[in-house]
Amino acid sequence: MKVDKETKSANREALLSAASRLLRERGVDGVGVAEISQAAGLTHGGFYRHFPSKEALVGASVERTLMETAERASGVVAEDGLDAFAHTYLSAAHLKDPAAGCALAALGGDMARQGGEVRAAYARGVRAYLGTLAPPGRPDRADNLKKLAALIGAAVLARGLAGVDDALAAEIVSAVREDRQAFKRD
Amino acid sequence: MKVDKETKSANREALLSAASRLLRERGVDGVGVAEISQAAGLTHGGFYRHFPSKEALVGASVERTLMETAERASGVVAEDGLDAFAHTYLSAAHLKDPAAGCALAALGGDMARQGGEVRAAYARGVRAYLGTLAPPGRPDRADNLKKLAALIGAAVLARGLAGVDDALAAEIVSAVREDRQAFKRD
DNA sequence: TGTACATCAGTGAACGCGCGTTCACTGATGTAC
DNA sequence: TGTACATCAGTGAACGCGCGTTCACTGATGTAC
Repeated sequence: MKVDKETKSANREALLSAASRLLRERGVDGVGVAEISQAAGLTHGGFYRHFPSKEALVGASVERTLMETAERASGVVAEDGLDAFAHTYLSAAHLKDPAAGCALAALGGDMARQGGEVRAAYARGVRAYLGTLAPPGRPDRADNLKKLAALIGAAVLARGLAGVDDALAAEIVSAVREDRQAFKRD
Repeated sequence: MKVDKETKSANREALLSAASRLLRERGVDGVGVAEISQAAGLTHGGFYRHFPSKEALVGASVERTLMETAERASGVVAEDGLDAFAHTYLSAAHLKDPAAGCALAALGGDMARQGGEVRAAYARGVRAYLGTLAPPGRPDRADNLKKLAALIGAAVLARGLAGVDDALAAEIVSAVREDRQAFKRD
């Protein structure tokens, strides 16, 4: 049965929210339309009243997730600096819960294999993300880009090693995180 | 029909070699047993005379691929230093051809979602890889781990942005690659 | 404001398809004598 | 060295399953009068 406009809008948000978490947790190929719809309280049939395809949802979800996390990250950086952000980024809490964390680390590897629509949405998200954490034009732009690349690389490695070589994961994390030379300034 | 021992052994190598390329190109969920078998010159039925499951193949392939690339990388570093390695790692040739490149960048994101068997094999490969590029015990170990993390993060980002924001991809690459402070020493 | 009705969000069965895996079978291999 | 035969690598059909997507249908919504 038809639902009112607010309900429809809330359902769309629920789909995006469920997709955001599930995609980061399982990867693009690891989660299906039916499961995302169910997590949002719909059946898979209803899904197609909101998005023309899974690809469209993935694009919209990735872009929005990056925008949201960029905003959150930006707050941390503004308040406590990039050093504090690095610490949070490589915290056990973040590494253990990819579903709620940075989409660049969780989905970056998948993005190289997606179609144009998803890639374009991803690029917009990355620009927003890097735009707030390493603002273009600033003299420290390149330096910050390098730090962010190290954070992402370390998170990817640490998550892959979690549970099978925690000592090595910890060593990588502390090499990237606790380097005073790299993360002290600002 | 049965084949002789050398043929069997060659077929196993062909499976591992095909898997190595296809997995890096498409990801673990993006390629199937049938396609890998076909690329190796077998039908999917024959596959199971070599590996008990897809998971077993993925584990063996990832571990071997990391060992091989570690050896190659080690040669570059020994001859020209980590600075030269970084340059090669972030070259257009490497970024454009994940199927022949570093498995950490191509498959790192997938590894966090694999089962224990694959993760354990992955961890052995990573230890070998990092063992040659950032030998444990050396005073520059942490420094080198950080550089490698930055290389991997930059490669993941640049590949995701390729074709949709090449300018940003290039900026990230040059921020990580051409930083004389970070990569000049040795 | 009240009514008649076109719209359309959501349901759930069904579609074709590719997945990982199994299995009966074939016939060359390699061993036992 | 020659022969008889058990082994087993590889084939291709078949399995159950889940995927993304479509579709006929339902009935509440919201608009036209």
